[in-house]
Amino acid sequence: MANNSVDSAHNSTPSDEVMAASLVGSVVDSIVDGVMAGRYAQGQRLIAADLADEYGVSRAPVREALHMLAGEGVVELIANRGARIRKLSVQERIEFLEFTEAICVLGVRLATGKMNDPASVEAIDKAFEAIEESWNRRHARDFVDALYRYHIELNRISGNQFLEFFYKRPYIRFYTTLLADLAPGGHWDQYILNYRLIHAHILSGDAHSSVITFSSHIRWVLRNMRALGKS
Amino acid sequence: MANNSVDSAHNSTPSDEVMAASLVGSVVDSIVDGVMAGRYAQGQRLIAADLADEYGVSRAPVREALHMLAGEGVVELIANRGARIRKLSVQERIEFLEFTEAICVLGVRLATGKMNDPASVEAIDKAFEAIEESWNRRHARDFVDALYRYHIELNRISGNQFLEFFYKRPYIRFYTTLLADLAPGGHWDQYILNYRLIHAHILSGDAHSSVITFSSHIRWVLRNMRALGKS
DNA sequence: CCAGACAATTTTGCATACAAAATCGAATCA
DNA sequence: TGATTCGATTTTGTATGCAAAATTGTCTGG
Repeated sequence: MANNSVDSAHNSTPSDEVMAASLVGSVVDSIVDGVMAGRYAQGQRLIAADLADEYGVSRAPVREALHMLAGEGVVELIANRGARIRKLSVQERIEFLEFTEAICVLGVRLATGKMNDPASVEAIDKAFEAIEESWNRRHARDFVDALYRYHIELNRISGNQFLEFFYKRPYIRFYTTLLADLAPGGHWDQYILNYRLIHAHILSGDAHSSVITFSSHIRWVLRNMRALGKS
Repeated sequence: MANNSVDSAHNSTPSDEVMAASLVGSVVDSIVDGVMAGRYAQGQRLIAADLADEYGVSRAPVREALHMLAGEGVVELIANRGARIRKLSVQERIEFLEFTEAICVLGVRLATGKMNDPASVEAIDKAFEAIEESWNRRHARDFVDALYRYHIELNRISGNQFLEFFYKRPYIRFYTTLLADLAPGGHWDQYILNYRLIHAHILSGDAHSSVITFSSHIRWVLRNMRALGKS
């Protein structure tokens, strides 16, 4: 019975592989989009039948999508009580940032070492421009999103598949989105200054100073968040 | 419609919440156990109907379980072609270890800072004894499992929910198990010496030296794995 | 007016049914 | 022999049905 042939390298999230064709995939996408766009609130209950009607499918693929998202950590499944959008307290968001710092540092370090490749420089410059652009508009969610994409790019450049794999996952996107409520806060100017510095260090190709700069930025953000959390 | 009450702190993986009662939960558990125990090979195809028969349930909960595990990264779902146990090449396992180092370093750092609490010392000492015990038996899988549990314990002590949450996820457990094939290799003696050193540094309460010791251990493991991968 | 019990309704969890797609295997042809 | 086609079989993906659990709303007694 066991069939062991496995084709080749997949650089996609596990979910991506099911996305293309199936209804499950489209429901997963829709729900994730809905969460990102703020259409579903944290802690909101998701009723399978409602979603099924909304997307014009039966409950079976909806339930499968919800289980997939539960595996991802975007929704929370409670026995006999269905699915809810996962809810993160301020404290949890702080811990999440502390946690993602650890991962991003690796991306910063590895990507900095690849700045001798002009294509990488161009890609990361482009991602940085998006940061500047959203900063000009002072749009918190877009700003955090641009920062997120900047790190996606770093992780891609790093060449470590897991960095990419992990950072693209829906629950990371979801949790990251939640940071928009806290992160830039009233510190727009310092925020962009920090990132200009980080970006310059990355371009310089000096991995050590990149990591230092990035880490101290995150620690500054964490201090701000903790202060906000207390008030 | 939106009902926002969410109870309290869950320190469990998302899957745990569905585990207790439901069939989906028991199927998820069985599959994960099967993978850990080596009953399912990497890349092996999982046929929903077979699993359903095996566990005496219908295909519906089996499919939901497979989607959940796909979300967690343990299985791979391909449209119209079902589920397979995810397969990692040696290169991918190397990148995975490089990636998890980043996470574990945070755990090591934070937990070291909590060694003034006798309960933490006791807990981590106990976890370390399990490492020594499995080392005495020279049982690669148990050894890697004990190391895994040691870091679980560090992450718990660290107090960062995400460290704990993330590190306990099935796919980490899954990948960690895969390392058993490579990691200890012919280096049993050096391996335990390294961990004795790491453990001592952690107990000392000096976070900086703990991190350095741990990182250089991982780099040593990575060198070994790269050498093995080439031969 | 509020707390608690209870019945009606909603919602979940699981099983089953069936069409479409993929897989397997035998027969065919070069 | 080895590759290829084509039909039979397996397997997937989705819809539907139904019992059990949870939720909601109403009524009752204090």
